[in-house]
Amino acid sequence: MNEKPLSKRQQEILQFTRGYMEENGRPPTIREIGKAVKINSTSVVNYNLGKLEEKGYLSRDHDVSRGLRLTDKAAEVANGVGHALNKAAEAVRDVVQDFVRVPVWGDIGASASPLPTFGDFNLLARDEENDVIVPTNMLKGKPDQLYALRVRGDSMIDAMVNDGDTVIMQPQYEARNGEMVAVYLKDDTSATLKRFYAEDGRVRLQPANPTLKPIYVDPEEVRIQGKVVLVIRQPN
Amino acid sequence: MNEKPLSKRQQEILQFTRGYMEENGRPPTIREIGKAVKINSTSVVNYNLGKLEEKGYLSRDHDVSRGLRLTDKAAEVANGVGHALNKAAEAVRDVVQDFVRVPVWGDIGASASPLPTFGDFNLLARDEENDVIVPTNMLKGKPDQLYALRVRGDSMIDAMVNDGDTVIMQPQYEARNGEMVAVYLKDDTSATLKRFYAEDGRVRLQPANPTLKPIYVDPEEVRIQGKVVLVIRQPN
DNA sequence: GTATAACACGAACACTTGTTCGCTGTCAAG
DNA sequence: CTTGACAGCGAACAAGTGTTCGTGTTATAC
Repeated sequence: MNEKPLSKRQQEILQFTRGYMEENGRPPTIREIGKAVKINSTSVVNYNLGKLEEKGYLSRDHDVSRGLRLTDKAAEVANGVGHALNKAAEAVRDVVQDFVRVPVWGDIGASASPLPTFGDFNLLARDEENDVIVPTNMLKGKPDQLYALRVRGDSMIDAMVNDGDTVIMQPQYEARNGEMVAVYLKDDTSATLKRFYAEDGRVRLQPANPTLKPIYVDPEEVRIQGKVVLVIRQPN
Repeated sequence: MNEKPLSKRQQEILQFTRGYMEENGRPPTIREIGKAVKINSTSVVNYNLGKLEEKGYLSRDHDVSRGLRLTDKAAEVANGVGHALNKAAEAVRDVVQDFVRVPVWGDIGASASPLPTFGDFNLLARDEENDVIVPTNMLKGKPDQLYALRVRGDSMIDAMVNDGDTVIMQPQYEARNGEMVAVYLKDDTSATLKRFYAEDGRVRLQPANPTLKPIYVDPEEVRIQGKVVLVIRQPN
């Protein structure tokens, strides 16, 4: 389209505006522009800005202070990440809130390492690539305190947990009745997963498999290490 | 030099201000900041901006509109947070593309409805709010053919599946050796989950619990209905 | 010569925006 | 228990800023 060229005044306004924005980190006011290009009247500046808007060199947010924006056509001021990128990042940020990355601590099973405590947790060497990603709505507990364990061996079948399953845990040293927890018994060096019940001065540890009988132990013989938050099995 | 940390509000103000400037090409007003961080009074915003100025995170041109400037120190804070966020968001964005919504078909267990076939599947009345959201890397199979079942009762404990678990299935009418499948036996009206092995003209159905014995049936007595892709348990 | 558009002006006004004031509540230190 | 720092509030006010109005001058088209 054939369009009218900028007047000398209009060129001056654009150049001043660009420089002012680079130097001050904000657009100029109508009065500042007028002062710079020697227009005494705010309405003349307003008129010229209107013309520049018409011609596509800038856009205006009305009824706000310093509401000028230079368009691409006017050589967009580089100011960090572009608008579209910011929008994309914002959209993803919303989604991030709904998923949790859970670090894999190691294995659980007959010959596994000890489960972590609060102190250990901060030392967790994080290989994020191995994280288990889980929707938040599958989880109860504090997302920043969760860790995952891979099950090795058949030692946990009474807990209805198979070799190869993934167990997501939260560190916890006391249990409410009915909660499934990881416990060490007496001098055992491997943890077991059972439902915890405190009864008549003793602890009942109930296997997840309802056909198996519970075991009863003194409270001092039980060391609770964490609560089971989720179990995941990929059988094929 | 030992200095007081930023309050949560002050961090919010900085983060908001930086984002606003990137998006709008100008600093926010006192009132815009207040609205964003839920401070009702311009004097409280003014007070906090004064504190941020004292601590060196921003400077203010007084008696002009939008007179805020973020300093390098603020940029360091924002860049650190922004950078980490962007990296996390980018990493999760790669993964988020790989999430699957799996519709819940119904229940599985002793008195449950029949499992779906291919034909049934298209008739599935979809309440997306009940969908199970699962990372694709947890799944094998065709994401658009998956359905979820809630386990009711203890009839599946030989499959190491508890009452309350969620099982994600894919329709399938033949099985490879070792695959865990849902099968109907003879005239049974409820499905069972077992590992399938074709051996010497007969079928061995192996419980997931390795301590239990398999059953052997004629191939004609077995009707395979689907393959187990994932089992999810939320014990607490 | 006339009509119209572009460009310019001062002034007033409306609205936005920053600053100040007096007050209240919480919390930590002495 | 008292005091001071911190953080919050609503309201009023001062100043900044954008918009509108009525008017004038110059350039261009017919």
